[in-house]
Amino acid sequence: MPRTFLRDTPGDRELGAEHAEDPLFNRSAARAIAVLSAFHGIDGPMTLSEIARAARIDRSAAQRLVHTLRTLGHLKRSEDGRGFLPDLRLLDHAHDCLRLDPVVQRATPVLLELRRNVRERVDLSLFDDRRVIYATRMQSKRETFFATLVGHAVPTFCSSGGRAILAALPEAEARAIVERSERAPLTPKTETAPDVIMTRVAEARRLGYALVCEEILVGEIAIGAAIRNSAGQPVAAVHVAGSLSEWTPEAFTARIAPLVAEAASAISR
Amino acid sequence: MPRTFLRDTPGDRELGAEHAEDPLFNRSAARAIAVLSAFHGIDGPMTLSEIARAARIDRSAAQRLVHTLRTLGHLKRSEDGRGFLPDLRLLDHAHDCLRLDPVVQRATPVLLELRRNVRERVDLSLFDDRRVIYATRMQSKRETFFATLVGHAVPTFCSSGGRAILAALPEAEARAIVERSERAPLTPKTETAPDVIMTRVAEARRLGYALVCEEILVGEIAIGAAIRNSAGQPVAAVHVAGSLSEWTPEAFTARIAPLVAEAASAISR
DNA sequence: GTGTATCGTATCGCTTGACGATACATGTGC
DNA sequence: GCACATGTATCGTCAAGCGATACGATACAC
Repeated sequence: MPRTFLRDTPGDRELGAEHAEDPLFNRSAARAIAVLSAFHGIDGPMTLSEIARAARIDRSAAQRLVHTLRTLGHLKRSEDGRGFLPDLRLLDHAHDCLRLDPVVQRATPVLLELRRNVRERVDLSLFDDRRVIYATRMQSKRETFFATLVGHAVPTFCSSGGRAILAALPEAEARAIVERSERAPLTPKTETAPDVIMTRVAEARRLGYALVCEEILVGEIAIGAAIRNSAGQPVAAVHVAGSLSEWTPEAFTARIAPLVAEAASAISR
Repeated sequence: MPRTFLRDTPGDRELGAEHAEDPLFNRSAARAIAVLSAFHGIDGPMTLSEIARAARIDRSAAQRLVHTLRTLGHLKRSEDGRGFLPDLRLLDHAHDCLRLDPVVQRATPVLLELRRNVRERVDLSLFDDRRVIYATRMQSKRETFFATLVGHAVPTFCSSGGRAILAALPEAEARAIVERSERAPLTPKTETAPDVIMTRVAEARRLGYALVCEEILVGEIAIGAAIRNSAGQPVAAVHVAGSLSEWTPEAFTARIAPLVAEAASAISR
């Protein structure tokens, strides 16, 4: 399940070339991060050479950085001895990121309450330009696949939370995000035409929530609403996802939409 | 809720002093990681000076590293303008860490199935010496507090999963971990005496699962079982947690223990 | 007001530590 | 057997990270 389309693809130039004139830029630090980022979109252990290529450094640098990151518990050898994998200490940073995020802090109790009312999947996702990242996930009975992981990202333009966020942005800004997205269809129903997407966004703006059917996953219906910061800008979204085998869109909307909108506004400030 | 007792507290020496003789060690990379790690156990934004102190570098180095990490999306300014916070890109690394972990890969479908049967909280935690780290969490109806975050860590010696893991280790190794743990009581019922803990561990070894009551959280009962790798070593644990207001220990054990043990063995290899 | 803390940012020589080429032991697959 | 991977180890060079210092804001004390 390659997700590379969701990430900025660095140019072909050497790492940090664009920072050549920045006197505060620390190249080694950036290289270390590049090594960790080498695993994005990859589906197994990576060898030194692969890491070097992905991070755009030479094998020697990769060797040194991998060694360093290994002693720090951020990388480990794969169990079968072939290549390297991310290690547990990385989870500590993610944990800091989540627990220190004021939105996550405020959202958690509200989401737990919401989860108690609707017995469907409840998620919080954080806005990151062309994508939204799942920060907390609360499963329903169902769920088959393993997209249940925290840190998973989906495109802003076709997710319910993303559409709700776009609706809360100035029109021009929202359109810019849609247009610079890759818009590769994830299902046959994924809407990829910017004009149509913007129509849906306008509708979401009118309603106060976004309804999305099967644009990310076949058989899934989702409703999302934006969470705003004190300046009124959207920074995250609550969404609830259900199965079309159990819900008609009308029934789902009638039951879920008010609760999602209320939760989002309770978290906003 | 300070969790510092769970982490290695670096000495007072300058960072990397112990690596002085290591020709492969990259100091800048380590410093960058130290800056990110400065947020462990802290409960709000950090200023440059605070980061510098926590990472044992001077303010100039902190300035450069924060600047670099900021341009890479790993740090951001706090919304109120006072200090810095971890930023979203950190979640990408955690996501890689989880999705590439073979144990997590194998565990997820089993845990979802388990969650469907027992309507209580189901967690997977990964073994990291004196602590275990929650990798995936599946909530129950209840849940009040916000310890629901991925990346959260609890001491090995007093968690159900941790005890099950200790039981799967050689006796001496298990005892060593218990003895080098801090063993600060988390509740009045937390058992801190190594000998008593080892008795419980022996019992867990006999039963094939570990039962723990209120040693981490008042009112909580949990049963954990160890997951082993191909070499037979414990690397993770499944656990199910319920409320003592709804279960007697006997009923909980009778209903849950077989399912947890079965799930753990299905994931092991 | 004024003084004194911080805060984050900017600049600049010095020299140390990261750099990359190279060599090596080992293992895997034609 | 050869060819080509893998991860690891060594070493001289010089750029890049270092840390001291200065700066404009902002906040709080009195």
